[in-house]
Parts: sequence; structure tokens; C-alpha cells
Amino acid sequence: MAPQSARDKIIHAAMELFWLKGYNSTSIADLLSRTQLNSGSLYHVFPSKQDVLIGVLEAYRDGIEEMLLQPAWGHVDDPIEKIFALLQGYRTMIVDTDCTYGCPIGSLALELHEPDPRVRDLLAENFENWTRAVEGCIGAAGKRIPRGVDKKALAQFVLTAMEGGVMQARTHRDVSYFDRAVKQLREHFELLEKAAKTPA
Amino acid sequence: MAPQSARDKIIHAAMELFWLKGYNSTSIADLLSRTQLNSGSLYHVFPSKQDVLIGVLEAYRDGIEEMLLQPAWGHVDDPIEKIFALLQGYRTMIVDTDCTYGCPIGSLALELHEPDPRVRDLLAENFENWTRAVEGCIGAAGKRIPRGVDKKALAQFVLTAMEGGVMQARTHRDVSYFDRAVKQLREHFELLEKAAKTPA
DNA sequence: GTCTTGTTTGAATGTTCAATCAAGAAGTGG
DNA sequence: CCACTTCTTGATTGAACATTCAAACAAGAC
Repeated sequence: MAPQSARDKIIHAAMELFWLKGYNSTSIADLLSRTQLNSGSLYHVFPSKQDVLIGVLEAYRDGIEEMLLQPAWGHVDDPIEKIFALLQGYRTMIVDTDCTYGCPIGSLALELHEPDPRVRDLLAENFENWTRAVEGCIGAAGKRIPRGVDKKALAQFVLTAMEGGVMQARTHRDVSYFDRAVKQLREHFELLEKAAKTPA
Repeated sequence: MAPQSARDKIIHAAMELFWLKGYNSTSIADLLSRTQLNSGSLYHVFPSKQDVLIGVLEAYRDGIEEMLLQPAWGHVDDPIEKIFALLQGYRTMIVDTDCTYGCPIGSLALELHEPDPRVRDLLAENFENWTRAVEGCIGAAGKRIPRGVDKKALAQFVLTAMEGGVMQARTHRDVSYFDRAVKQLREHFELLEKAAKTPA
């Protein structure tokens, strides 16, 4: 175990607590007890609670490759299957948390009603990196997707389906809501692939 | 102006404030100053803040027809166009709020991380009523949708697209994210209608 | 008029919270 | 070994919060 800086400890704890309890419901005291630090140490590193949030959002942004994409895509080559492997990763999280899983970014995006511009930009940046990765898959699928299709819009639609599916699965405490959203998306892709083969 | 009971005043104010600021960030003091009531009056009607939330969720549930469906469907007959008229209603809200709009139910669903069972049930019930209404439209579309399609899943997918689209529009402060989600959904429906005409 | 029941008043309570800061410890360069 | 910076300690502060309650008020029943 490499020696961990106070900053790393706080970010690590905050990623987990913001995800579990939300930003507002996570107190500085929660972070201190989890990290075994004192308030002065925390405030030495982060001037305010919001700066912790910014650190967390930067960590998600900078870690998307290692934390999200590589684990999901390690053993998948087909570009369209990569998209569904990514969604399968979310499904695993939902099941592992007894359907209490919420996408950390999506939950924060809806919890924070008047976010600081830096916070909002980081939320948007996180969404953008996610959809850019999916857009890469769609691009790699080449002619399997019809010419006219807006690839960026389709990638955003994948995010839409994921976030909406996660929200419903959590609300109903039932993965099947997520599964149905993925299935509908799958059918959409199949219809697109069919349309690509037999041009009107 | 009919005389308004304290209960009605509180529910009315809470619907607006929970929507604008979220549940946790709305204080009892906010509700009191908005309604010009005293704390004792509020606690005479609602034993706790959570009971106000329950009242709000019941009001949304009981008001879906008048507040949401009738305004959106007043002048629309085609069942599939009804679905997109409903989404158009959300678009209007997004634009009218300078892209800060969040679906009240969806925002609460993600903000409340450990909701009381009654609260969770009411959130689920609200989603269910919404999707049931959409499912009714899909059913009314009859043979325009292919036989094999899971109508409930498709209705849930419409909710998924709405919630995901609202989330992204709000995060990016840009309606076009919602518009693209709707457009993708529209294409999905067009592909389905085409498939219904020319069976494999 | 007075009893009863339902409602309102608003100051007070106890808790939780983010943030502060003076004092001290640890680490670094000369 | 000293000077200087960086980091840590933890008690403290003041604001915000949900909730309580004894006292006052209102209005219909008899």
C-alpha cells in the first residue's frame, strides 16, 4: 500500500460517500471519520466542501478510461458489443448494490440545483467524455450503421437510455427496468443495422 | 380566489420549492415564509417534513391527468403524436426555465438516497402512472406498431428518453440535448412503424 | 355565556453543519 | 542546529436546521 496523501484519502472517501449518500447529505464530519483526518487537514487541502466535489468530478473525468472503459471492454472487440458491454457494467453495479445504484454523475447532476459554473462544466465534461467514447464505437461500426444517422445524437441516446434505465431501476428497486431500457436500445440498434443492409 | 386551507398552501409552495431547490435544500423556514404560516400551523397539518414530501408526491400522482396529460393532449388525436406532444410539453418547460428544468419526480428519485418505503412507493407510482398513460397511446396505435413489441417496455423507454434527455439538457444548459433524445426516439418509432408495414 | 374542539402563535430547544484558527509537529534546506 | 515552510491538531464558532409546546385564539354547540 503506497503512502496515501490526505488529498487522495479525501477524494477516495468522497467519491464513495457522495455516491452513496449524495453531496448534500454527506457531511464534512462523515469525510473526517471515514478518512481519520482532522478538519484542519481537510481544509488545508480543500478550501471548501465544494472544492472536494470539484476534486471528485475531476477524478471521475480523469479516470474514465481505467475505471470504466477498460474494465468493461477488456475482452470485447466488436464496437457495437462494446456499447452493450459498457451498459452491462452498469447492470452489474445495479445488481451488486441491490438496485440502489445511481450513476454518480447523473445523481449529482440532478441533486445540485444551482451548481457553481465550475461544477456544472465538470458534470458536462464527464457526460461528454462518456458519449465521446460511445461515439467512437459507433464510428468504428462503420457501414453497419446507416449513412444518415447522427452519430453524436445516437451516442447521447445511449447515455439517455443508461441514465433513464438506472433511475427507474433504482426507483422500483428492480433491475428489470434497466434491462428493458437496454433491450429497447438493442432493438433500436438492430433496426438500424437492418436499415443499413437494405437501403430504401 | 377560494379560501385556501393551510394544507393546500403548504403543498402548493412545497411543489414549487422542492422542484426549484430540491427536497433537502428546501427548509421548513422556506415553506413558512412562502406561505406566511407559522411553524406550529405547518406541524399541525404535517407531522414532519417528510409528510410534506408525501403530500407533494400524492398531489403529483392525483394531478397527472389535469396537470400533465390534458394540457399536452388537448388538441392532439393521433396516439403516437400524443406521446410526442407529451414530450413537447417537457420541452416547453425546459425552454421556459432557461434549461434549468428538472422533472420533479426524477429529481426527487435521484436526490433521495435512502427513501422511506412510502416515499419510494409514491415515486414508483408516479412513474407507473406516466408510463401507463404512454402505454395507452401505444395500444391505441394498434397495428402501426409491430405485433411482437413489448408495449410496456416501449412505454418505459419513452420515460427513459424523457428523463435522460431532461438530465442532459439541464447539465449542458442546452435544449438541443433534449431535442436529440426526442429525435432518436422519433426515429425509433418510425423504424417500428416501417417494420409493422413490411413484415419480415 | 361557557364549554369544547380545532387551529394558530412564535419563541425556544437541541442538534447538526461548514468553516476557522491559534498552537504545535514534522519535514526541508542551508 | 537553526530557520522556514508545510501540514496537523481539535476545540470552537456562529449559522441553519427540524421540531416542540405552552399559551392564545376562533367558532360552533348547548
